[in-house]
Amino acid sequence: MGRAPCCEKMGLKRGPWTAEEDRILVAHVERHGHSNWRALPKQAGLLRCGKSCRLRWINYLRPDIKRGNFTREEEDAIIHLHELLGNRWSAIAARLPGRTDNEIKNVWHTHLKKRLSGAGQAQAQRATAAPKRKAKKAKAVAAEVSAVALDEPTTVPVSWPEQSLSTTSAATEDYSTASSADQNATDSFTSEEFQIDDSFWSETLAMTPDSPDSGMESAEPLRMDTASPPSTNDDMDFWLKLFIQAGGMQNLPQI
DNA sequence: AAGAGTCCCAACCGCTCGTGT
DNA sequence: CACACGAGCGGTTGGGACTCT
Repeated sequence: MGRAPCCEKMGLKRGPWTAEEDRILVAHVERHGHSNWRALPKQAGLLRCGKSCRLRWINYLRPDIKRGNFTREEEDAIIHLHELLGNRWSAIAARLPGRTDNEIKNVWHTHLKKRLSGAGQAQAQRATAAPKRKAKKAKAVAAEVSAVALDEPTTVPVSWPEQSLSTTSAATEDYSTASSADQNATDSFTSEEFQIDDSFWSETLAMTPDSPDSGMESAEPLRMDTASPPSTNDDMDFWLKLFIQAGGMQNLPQI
């Protein structure tokens, strides 16, 4: 359409945000909301474009963001949701409370994709063996954010089906015992705390290519019978059972 | 200890979509 | 109906952090 770029770069700051900018943005959003991102930087006195402010808020400053390592359960959920939804990161993020599309996208591209591809085993092993860097950074970031945010970050409860927990418990155990340092660093994100509420599952299972609200292309049907299987047959059976119990493709409720 | 290589993530870019006029 | 505009989304990348040799 040939529109002008969102921000005339003249005089607008780019690059990493400073703590002061974060503070200003958080204070402004808390006070006035963010009904108009384009006007927000001016009103708040920030030398940033609205787009940049929006991104910073959504991906970093929002009080309900859950920071820290992705648990094994979350990673599995991403994999399953990606099978259902494809690269619709925002849709996937909507089903993982506290996680952002950007974060999920990053996790997918950095290790989940590798893990799924056959050659990913070694990589995955390394990923579980050496998440120190991530944990360390996450801790620092969490401290920084909590210093900036006016509200305490809220831990969004997420309940995981017991059956799923049982099928992945071994993996979870491996994950959680990777190293004691990691353990310390990820204390606040243990699998016990990672509980998805029931609506998560009903919503997830409601995702169907035929559902008009699902946004699924009909060319990308639910592939329960194709390659790129989950980690185990048990997993596959579990998802298949759930899917069938939910009424298959026909009787799925709309979200 | 230091340099090279690799990984990860925050942020940017450009496109599409939805809405108002 | 056509256009303009803002918001949102997904792909990409620069550079810092970390590991390896």
